[in-house]
Amino acid sequence: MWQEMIESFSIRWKVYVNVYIRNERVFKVCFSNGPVNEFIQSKVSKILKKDMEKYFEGKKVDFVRYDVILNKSNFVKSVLNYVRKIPYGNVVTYGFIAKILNTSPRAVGRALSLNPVPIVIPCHRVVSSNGLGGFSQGVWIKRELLKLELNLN
DNA sequence: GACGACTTGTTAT
DNA sequence: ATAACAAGTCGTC
Repeated sequence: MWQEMIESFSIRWKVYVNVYIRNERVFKVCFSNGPVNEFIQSKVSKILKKDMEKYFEGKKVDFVRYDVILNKSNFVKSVLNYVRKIPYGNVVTYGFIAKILNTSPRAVGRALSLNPVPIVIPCHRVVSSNGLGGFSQGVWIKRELLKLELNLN
């Protein structure tokens, strides 16, 4: 009973945004931010849309201010929360994160593949030591995102 | 350097 | 229980 109340409260509300690359719908981003309130909701989705547009124009956008609810295991949460802090334009390896969190690179990749909100949690900034690594929506998207952030053609 | 086998922590079934 | 992975390391050639 108590647990049920906590859960229904923590679901709050969600904002969905479709992300397009080359006129192709690539994935859906889901956000949440604060308690149920339609006024705030519409306002936040507008801000989010603006942020996304800015991001795809190649401008630096800080998504840390969005509060993402993660319905995941503690391990996945800790990986995702670490990845959130990687600044725009920076790149780290799976092994690097594994060392910090005292786990294995493979486990890090596994956790990253469960990322519900690409871009907002910038999992594309995590690469393998010898190459790009993977990306659940396709590695070419990861390449595009990094090109965008690193200002390569 | 390129390739392969072995290690690895976590999730999914 | 065990298979499946968005990886890394060390060995051989």
